[in-house]
Amino acid sequence: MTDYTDQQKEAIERISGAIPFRLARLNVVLNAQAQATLSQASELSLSQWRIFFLVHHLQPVTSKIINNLTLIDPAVISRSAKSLHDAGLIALQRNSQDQRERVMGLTPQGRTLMERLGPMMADRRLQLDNALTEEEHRMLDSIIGKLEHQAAVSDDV
Amino acid sequence: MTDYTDQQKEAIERISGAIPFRLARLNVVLNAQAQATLSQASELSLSQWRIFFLVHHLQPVTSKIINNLTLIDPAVISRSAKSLHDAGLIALQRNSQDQRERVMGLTPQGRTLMERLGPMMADRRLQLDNALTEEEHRMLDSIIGKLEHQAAVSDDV
DNA sequence: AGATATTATTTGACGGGTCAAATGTTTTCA
DNA sequence: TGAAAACATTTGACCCGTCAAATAATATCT
Repeated sequence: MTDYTDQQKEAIERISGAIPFRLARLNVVLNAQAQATLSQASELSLSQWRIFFLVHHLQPVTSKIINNLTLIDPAVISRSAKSLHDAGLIALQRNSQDQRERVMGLTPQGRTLMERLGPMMADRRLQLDNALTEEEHRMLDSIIGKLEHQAAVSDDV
Repeated sequence: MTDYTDQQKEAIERISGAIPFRLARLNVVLNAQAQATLSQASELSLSQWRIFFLVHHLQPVTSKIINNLTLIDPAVISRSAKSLHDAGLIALQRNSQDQRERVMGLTPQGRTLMERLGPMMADRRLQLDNALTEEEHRMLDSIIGKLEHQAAVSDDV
């Protein structure tokens, strides 16, 4: 194990207390785990999976709705959708009411894949859920809400 | 505003409850805000800033220590260090005890920049801190710890 | 109606991240 | 000691995300 000077130990305390720092690291770990689970059973990248998952739950759905909900960059959504479409997993069609929109939904192939992948990924989320108590869940919800709000508000200045 | 079907509203409830989903979005918002603050006062990218910040607090410090602490990819650390070095902000030298290691520290120029940037970024973190109560802080700490542990443990399987 | 603004999406160019292999150094242990 | 393993870091190739501009459609306003 690496050992630290006393000064470094103090600094580590301070740094580890910083919210953006801790969240960034948590995200690295969560993404790595999701990727690992995912690659055991498919060829999908993490962001492809995210789009695929969202289309599954929200279909019929547009790029805009997904962007509103997740803040995933429209360019990423567009490219993931294209590759998922090329792989035969999702269907893309223009909305006849508003031809600017592309409406997405799962193909039969997509549904088959989701039947295989969905439970695996749901299981992983369940394990995370189970690591927290009911109270912690409620707290986390409100904490994330507050932080998001604070960050978004100060963005507008 | 986009409006949703009842089915979608239900799905949004379910999706929004998922921890990885919420954390990913929170991270997007926090990173965007950090970037915005940063670009007001410097040319540094967010990951350059992170390395710069860590070197400032932990100096003299090696790439390994930063990687252990943050899980930032060694390749990213190496490249950020190189560019910060090229910009005259950090010094790089080999550890005479162990020539594999590169020891990093701020240059006088780096310290000057930190004096300007540090307070701005600290202020931003303080605003986030202030959005939470003492209790929420303690909770968040333990929640992040548990989630990280859960994710890391199941990785080893 | 018709010009102008706004919206949803796509595309291109570029920078940055990721993963695996390479490099140079130190440890381990037969 | 000296061959093999482990280690810290760097490099290269590739992929993915980001930002700005382009495209195409609809809304707005006079």
